[in-house]
Amino acid sequence: MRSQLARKPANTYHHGDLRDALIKAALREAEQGGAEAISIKALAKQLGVSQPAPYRHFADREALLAAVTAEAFRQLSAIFREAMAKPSKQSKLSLLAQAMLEFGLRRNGIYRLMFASRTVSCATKGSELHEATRETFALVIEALEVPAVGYLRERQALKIWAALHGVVMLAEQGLFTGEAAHTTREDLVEDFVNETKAALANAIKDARRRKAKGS
Amino acid sequence: MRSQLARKPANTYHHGDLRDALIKAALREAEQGGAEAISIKALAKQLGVSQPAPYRHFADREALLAAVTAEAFRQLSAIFREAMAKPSKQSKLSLLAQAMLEFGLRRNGIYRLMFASRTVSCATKGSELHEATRETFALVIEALEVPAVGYLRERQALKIWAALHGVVMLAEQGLFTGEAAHTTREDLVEDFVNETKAALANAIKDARRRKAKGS
DNA sequence: CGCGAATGTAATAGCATATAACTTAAGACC
DNA sequence: GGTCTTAAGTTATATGCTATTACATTCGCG
Repeated sequence: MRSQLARKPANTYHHGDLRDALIKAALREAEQGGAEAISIKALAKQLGVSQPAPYRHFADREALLAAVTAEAFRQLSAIFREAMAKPSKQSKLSLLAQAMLEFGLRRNGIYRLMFASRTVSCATKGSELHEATRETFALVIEALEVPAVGYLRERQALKIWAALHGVVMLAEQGLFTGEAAHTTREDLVEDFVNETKAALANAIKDARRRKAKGS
Repeated sequence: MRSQLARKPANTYHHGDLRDALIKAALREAEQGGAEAISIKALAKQLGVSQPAPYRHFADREALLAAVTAEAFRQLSAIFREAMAKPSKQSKLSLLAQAMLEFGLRRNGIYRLMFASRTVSCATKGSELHEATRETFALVIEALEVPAVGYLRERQALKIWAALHGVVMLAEQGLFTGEAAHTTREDLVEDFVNETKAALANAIKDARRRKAKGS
């Protein structure tokens, strides 16, 4: 398929799948340099089309970034799913957390694109990007492996999500390379995971107790 | 002083304090739009100097961003100090945490500049920016109000720092406006603060017990 | 087969970064 | 006080990116 080549075969007027090829190529570019590394002009050249061609598929640079970011979130969701599906002694939450950390560190340009740009906050409800982020967050909730009890589950999901994100950003800023280096990122992540589990266990116990009392 | 006007008095060839004025003006610009809103050309025009003039003070745009970011960290440090100095029933850590959240939300463009760009991670050891970030982190450690016990204090500081950062970023992405809205950002921050306090108290108790046993 | 919509191209406007070569003012030194 | 070095600013210009406009080509459907 053309989209796999991600290059226009010579002598064809129409690329065939330019939109998709642009997103994939942009993701490659962002891998190192983040959003700033994405240049419409450069992408067009790379794909062998004229420089204004991308504008047939994206209104402006922002729109391309949004599409790329959405794709990145979908990839992260896939990674989460894969990590959680892996047979392992570890809990789903641990596996997801480790996957998140690895993703953030190995693909840090992409990560910044996803979490550190204004693009996401500007995503309107119902947009492709908005849906992609919600899907990813839904997996975090799933990883908790507990039934919904009021809003407690969402709350714990938010907490671990925030904490994980914080660790990744700190790691990228090199805050684990100074005197604090005795604590590894993995330690911190595991701490947060364990605290989440403990909080959930407590809350469930409480809920049972209240139920027993009530009946 | 000229730097307070942040504008060149007409008819003067030399601005007098262009470097400082540039940083201040850039901070103002970044307030809303983040790093992307900082344009050397626009700043020069605003300050009434020719467009290449800023290059006498900063090698390139990156260098300006680094200086602006460093200044932002110093401002955050000042805010932390002020918050902690305030006489209050609340703990220093609570006060710092609340100040961080408010800063992140009210000045979100600046916040993104500080935590979400590559600028910080590229800061070389010993640079102005690097020092500024270390100073801010030192205040987080101070807010714990416990003596150093091995690397435990640094570890807890890292954890709360990461968690706070995560909450701010989530808030900016609008993750508190969906179904999860029942949990406020303030709730999460307070949760993290309390967990940190509990962990510290436990660790100190442990240390005392060990000491008593040993003697 | 022919026609409209989708997709691509060429040409161009506009803005930003950055450099080079030149000019002015400030301050040190005698 | 005059000169001389240097920091700081100016004009002119090269380069690169975004985005638009007007035109060309192909696809696919009736």
